Amino acid sequence: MTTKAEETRERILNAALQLFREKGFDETTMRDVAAAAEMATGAAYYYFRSKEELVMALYVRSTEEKRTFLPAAVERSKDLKKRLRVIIDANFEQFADHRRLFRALARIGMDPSHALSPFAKETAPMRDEGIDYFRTALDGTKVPKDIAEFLPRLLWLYQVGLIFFWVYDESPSQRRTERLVDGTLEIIVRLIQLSSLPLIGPLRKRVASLVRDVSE
Amino acid sequence: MTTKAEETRERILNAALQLFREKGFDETTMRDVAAAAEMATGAAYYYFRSKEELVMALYVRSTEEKRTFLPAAVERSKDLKKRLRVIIDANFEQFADHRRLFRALARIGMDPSHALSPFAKETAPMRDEGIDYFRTALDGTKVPKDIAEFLPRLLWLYQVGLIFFWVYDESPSQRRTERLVDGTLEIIVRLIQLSSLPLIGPLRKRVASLVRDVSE
DNA sequence: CATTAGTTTTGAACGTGTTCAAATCTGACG
DNA sequence: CGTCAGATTTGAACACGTTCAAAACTAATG
Repeated sequence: MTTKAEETRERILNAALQLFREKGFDETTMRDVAAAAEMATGAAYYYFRSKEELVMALYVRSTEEKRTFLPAAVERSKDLKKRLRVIIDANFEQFADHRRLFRALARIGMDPSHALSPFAKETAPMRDEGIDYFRTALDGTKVPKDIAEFLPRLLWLYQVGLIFFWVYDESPSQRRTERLVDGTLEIIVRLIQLSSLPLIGPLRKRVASLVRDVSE
Repeated sequence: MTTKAEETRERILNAALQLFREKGFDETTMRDVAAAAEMATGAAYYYFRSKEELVMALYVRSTEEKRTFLPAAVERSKDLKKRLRVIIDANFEQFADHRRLFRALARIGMDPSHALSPFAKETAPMRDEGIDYFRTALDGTKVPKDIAEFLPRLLWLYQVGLIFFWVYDESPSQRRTERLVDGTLEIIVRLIQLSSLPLIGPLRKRVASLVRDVSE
């Protein structure tokens, strides 16, 4: 509420993130974090409901940061592939320093009933924001009506998958992820372009109804 | 080693699985398990390195069970779609009673460095066995050379994805998973059949080199 | 200034997964 | 039978995430 409380929260978060980077998530205890922020253990829990929530706070932080530059960066090019690339790279760049840390979130990752999952109702605002970037990226690209409604969500899902892959990618400089992005992006863009061809109609309709059925 | 030890191990495992089903994974403590198996807490750790390993033991059990019927069941039909269906359904049927329990494994799920992950080197034998079912399922189907080498692995990966989806699918009787399997299987089989067409050559080559690049 | 309601901070205590040194058991060998 | 090495079992102890009742602080009100 007050700036004082905000500052304390920040102090804890910064102490935590530094420790996480230095020692790793599992190796850092909440007692360490509280001590580094010069307070009692319990105080940290006054500001963060759990240890994992500290990581989530980083995620929130970067979501806010994206808002300041990503929309403009997407508009900069008219080429769909480049636009998608910009969105995807933004994540990797923002999280680069904390890649190993994100494994802590990945543990939760898939469970939609966990408040910190990208699929949880609690994270819906951030999710919607992420989906919207893809929606605007598709602006100006010819996309058949029946898949247009859910294509942004599908691309967002694809991006979540990429992040998971990246988190566990131990190849030097995460080269494998780079190759994966290069390759899949090319294929995806090509498929989107092909999807307007009449020949592809039946297959496209099948995909469309599949997505509808599965989303309920 | 001895049968005596085997029996004790089984006793602990059965006690654990019953408790897991009755109360859930998180709600069951190792003290509960040991008590139900009529031994001291530490004893359980003599036979299982961790609580999660109890769930893994169930996974191992069902892998062994699959060996007894799945190969024959796959051969029963010549139709690729039916064959894949048999493999996929085998998992769901075996785990049906323990679906919620598998969330405990799903937490580990993605981390290849975790011994219990489907991607870990420790689980390589089970993984290879799973991949082999798909290899034999493809026997008799026309598949271009360049994708034949990794198609079984890709299908196995697809199946792992389905299991994750299923684990978190709370729709009645997991209908959404059912629809997902129906739809994706149809599309996959169709794509495999199309993949031999000369028109598809370039796209296929692109996919092939992507998979090769990413696998390193 | 004194009172009071709210916010923040404290640190002991709790529950649980896991470890470990010591105790007990088992069976092979002289 | 007695001894000894190894396998098994014990239960206390540890570490760490988390909770919570009580203490300390803050600021608005009379």
